[in-house]
Amino acid sequence: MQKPKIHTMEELSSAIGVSRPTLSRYFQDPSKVSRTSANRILSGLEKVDYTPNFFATRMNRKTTGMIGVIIPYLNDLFFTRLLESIETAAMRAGYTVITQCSHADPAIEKRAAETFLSMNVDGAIVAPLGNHSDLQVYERLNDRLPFVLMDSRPETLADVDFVGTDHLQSTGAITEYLCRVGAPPVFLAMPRVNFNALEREAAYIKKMDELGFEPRIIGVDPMDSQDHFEGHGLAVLDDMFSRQELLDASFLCANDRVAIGALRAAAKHGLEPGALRRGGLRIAGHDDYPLCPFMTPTLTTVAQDVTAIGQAAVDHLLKKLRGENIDNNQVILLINGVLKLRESA
Amino acid sequence: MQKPKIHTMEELSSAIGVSRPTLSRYFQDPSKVSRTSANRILSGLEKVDYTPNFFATRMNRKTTGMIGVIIPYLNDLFFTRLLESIETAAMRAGYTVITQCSHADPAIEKRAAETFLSMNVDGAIVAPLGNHSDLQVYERLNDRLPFVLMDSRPETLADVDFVGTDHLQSTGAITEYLCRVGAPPVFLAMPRVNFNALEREAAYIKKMDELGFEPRIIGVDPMDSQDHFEGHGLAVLDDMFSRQELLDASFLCANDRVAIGALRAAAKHGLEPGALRRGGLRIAGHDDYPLCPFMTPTLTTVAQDVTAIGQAAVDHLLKKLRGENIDNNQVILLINGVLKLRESA
DNA sequence: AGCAATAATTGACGCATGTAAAAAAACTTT
DNA sequence: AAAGTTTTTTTACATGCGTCAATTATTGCT
Repeated sequence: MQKPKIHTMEELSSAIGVSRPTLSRYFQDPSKVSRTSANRILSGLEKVDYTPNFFATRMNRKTTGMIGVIIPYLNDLFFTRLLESIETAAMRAGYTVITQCSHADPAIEKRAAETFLSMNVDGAIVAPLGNHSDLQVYERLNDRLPFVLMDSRPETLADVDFVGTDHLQSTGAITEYLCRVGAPPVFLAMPRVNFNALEREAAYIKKMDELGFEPRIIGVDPMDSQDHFEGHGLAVLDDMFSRQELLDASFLCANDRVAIGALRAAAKHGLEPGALRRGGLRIAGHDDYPLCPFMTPTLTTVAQDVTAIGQAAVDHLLKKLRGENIDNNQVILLINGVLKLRESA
Repeated sequence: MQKPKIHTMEELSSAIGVSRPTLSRYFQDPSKVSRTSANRILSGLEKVDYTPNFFATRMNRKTTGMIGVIIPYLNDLFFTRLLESIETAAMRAGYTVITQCSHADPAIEKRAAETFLSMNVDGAIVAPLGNHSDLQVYERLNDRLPFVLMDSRPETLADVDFVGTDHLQSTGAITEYLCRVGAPPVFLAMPRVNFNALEREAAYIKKMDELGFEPRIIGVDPMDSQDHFEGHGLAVLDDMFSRQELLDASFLCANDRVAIGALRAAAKHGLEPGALRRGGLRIAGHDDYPLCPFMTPTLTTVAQDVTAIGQAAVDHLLKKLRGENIDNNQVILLINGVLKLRESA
């Protein structure tokens, strides 16, 4: 507090009697300076208040040590967990993460990408907005930077690396489980906000075909475009149950947030979904949203391995920015989901 | 894509035939340049690929147009909503928000604060970590920058401005409601991770005293220190119900996430909390977590006005950094909570 | 003590922009 | 068309630090 504020390395240099280039090297990596100088600098820093200017350092370094991350929503625990695992992995590797949230707006997403470019971030990881995103933004980033797409994948981008869940496996696994233990499930879709929505639908249909069941999908048209997920699930099933339809069906919801809305619809109509009530109403989700174990009934789902996805995204990005990708083929890392059997199905 | 990449303003200047200082002024504010030059620059930019270097611009401007925000958790929808409202308010005012999450680690919080200082952000808004934070970090920020503390308030900081919910009012209101409509509530505390935990406890006790009821607080010692909230609520009440205690009590939970755990404990023991069952078990929360309307039963709570808090924090910060705070007295903005009566109490 | 090896300092230049003052050019106005 | 006003260009310097080459100081070793 009372320590005198020092603004430049120059001042610091004359204040503690160590040359500026030495200071510069010290702040980049203390081990690049001799033991004695390091100690002299350390004890000097205790007497004054100085931090190297963030912009000046970053501007001149060839590498900024920053990686940019864009996610579409902040109000979704799936993305925040993903973000957390990325931050942890990046921090461990000595990188700083700059996060931008596109708030589901392609214009903001585009601007965020431009910001990353103008900041010379060392690499970028993006969870795409979905149908509305401008794919050129990803192509542009991919051209200019080590770049990894995450979570949801636009099929048409042939050169962009991707890390995410293997939805064919995950959705397949839960579909298979539901078919095995009870009535074949109806798929309660989510609004098609991203590419996963369609991928999960497709995976469901494929597995149903495989098992010889008739697929059926409801809730494709959002009833309430305001509320993407919980509200959507609630509205669709509330409507259904009010018409006394599908009262004892099995539902596979496109994600857990939709499933939470579905659970609410069931409760509203006095229905008690559950695995134990053979033949009765069942509701399952996808993702393993953190609140699943606390719902009533607890929600059966397939977990996406968020930690693994985040870690893999960072690992792969670092490999790229170190130039370790041997060939230039597109890399697609798909990570398996894990069934979480609970009460609801 | 195919447009030639231009790296410096100098190059751009000779490429489109406009002097560099004019370009500089254009990029800071297009209106500071004549109509004709603006058009010439615009059409020039369509032919090439150029963005001003983020660091170089920021380094030289007296004002960076950035405000720093630190929040303790990302995996909490309360904070993400707060963050969203701050970002919206800041964006509207033309500021860029840099977010850092301290991951409940005082060392990370401190480093984030230092980063903001070294970036010359125009101001900072921080939601404190809680008991473990280093208060000197806030004092330091407050000394060096326009600074506002948000959400939870360390009492000992006499000079730091604050924006948050009036817990005396909000907790008082729900306590009063619970007393009025049924049995006086027991307070199910949350782990004392931040100052709000204690403030709500105190507000509960005060209101109970006022109404002539005996306050009772449970769950102060975290049973499971891993899981702060839902798991805590579940563990405490599960334990309680297993011993056949408090089976028909009213519970006021320190926040909604604890309440969600409490709901789960009730369901696990076959109990159905509800406002309609007079004299029976009731559970209420605090915050209006977005999932409250989707719980079973839907969760009665007091809403914190997140939008108002975020907006007020930004407004006040902008006022400070424009030098509009007339006197230097500490400003404390307290915003009222609003009762959300639902099924659970 | 003397020599080689290692580390630190000095001085100079570069980075991509902001900014200010003076000169030149482009418009307005009468 | 001349005078006056606004805008742009020119020129030069500033920002805070990275980086390099050459020089000097320090260290370890025999």
